[in-house]
Amino acid sequence: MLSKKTKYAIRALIALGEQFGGDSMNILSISQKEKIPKKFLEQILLEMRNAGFLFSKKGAGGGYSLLKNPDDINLVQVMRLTGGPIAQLPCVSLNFYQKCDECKEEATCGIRDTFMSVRDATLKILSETTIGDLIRKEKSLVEG
Amino acid sequence: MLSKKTKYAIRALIALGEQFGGDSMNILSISQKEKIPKKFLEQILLEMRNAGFLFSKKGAGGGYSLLKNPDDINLVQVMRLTGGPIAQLPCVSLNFYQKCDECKEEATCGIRDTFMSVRDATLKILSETTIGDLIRKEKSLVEG
DNA sequence: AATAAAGTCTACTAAATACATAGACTTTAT
DNA sequence: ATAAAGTCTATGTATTTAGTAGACTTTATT
Repeated sequence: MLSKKTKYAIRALIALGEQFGGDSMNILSISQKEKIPKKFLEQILLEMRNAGFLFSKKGAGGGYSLLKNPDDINLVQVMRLTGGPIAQLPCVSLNFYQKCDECKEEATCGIRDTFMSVRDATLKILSETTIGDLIRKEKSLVEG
Repeated sequence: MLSKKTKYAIRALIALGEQFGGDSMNILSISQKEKIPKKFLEQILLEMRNAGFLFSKKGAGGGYSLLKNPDDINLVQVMRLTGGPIAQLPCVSLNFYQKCDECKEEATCGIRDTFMSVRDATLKILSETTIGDLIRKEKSLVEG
């Protein structure tokens, strides 16, 4: 399951992406536009800022803006940052590997193979989808 | 993430599938062979029995056996039974649909589209993989 | 200089879910 | 009669996820 945190992160990036090159947005505006609890969003934005995705400015008139082009941020990056592993099995995760503790012998586990394929298929789709794509997609869906 | 419950269910089906057409297995044997907590496994087997996958016999000499051919049980069936949705977003699940509660307008959500594709790719792989496939895969991995 | 608007940071709490255990009950072979 | 096995429901525990609180810092404006 995609966590709410990750969904919120993606939605916030969409909101900021729509303003890319223009004005910054403050936390309150984003939280209202995307219906995200403000204090929770605060943490998420901070995390993305610390990871180098966002620029922030304190003080009156401050706010957040996107540092990268929305077309250069894909969903794999966002998910890894806020939600952890993309793989459905820890023993198959590229960035968050962990041995399955009930696994007798990893090399002979048939479940692993299958979930490697699932991981690869998922990774392909998510790495090919950018925040820019989502913005354009939503625009076209709204316009019909 | 694949829950332990679902992993246990798959492993139990593999163990039973290896005996398909032959002797039944009791809970203790399965739990020892697959390193699954016995009481937890009990519940899982019961669930699969009630869903028509397994045959059980009480009393001395009793145990469980597979009702279906291992080649006719795929991972989608198992996951839906023990683990719930395959989709990573509730609003995209075929069998466990739920509205995302922070979603303003489902029809214009760009995230949905992407996760429909992920769901479809996952579904394809998991529906094409059977317990029989896993048994053969493991046999070939053991033999090298 | 004072004030208010904004982000920063850490800690805490609450709710949900996942994992597991307990125990009394039923059935069946010996 | 007994022991071996599955059945069923309830309960407990640990982890994770989601959300809240509050004190602190920075900056624009007056």
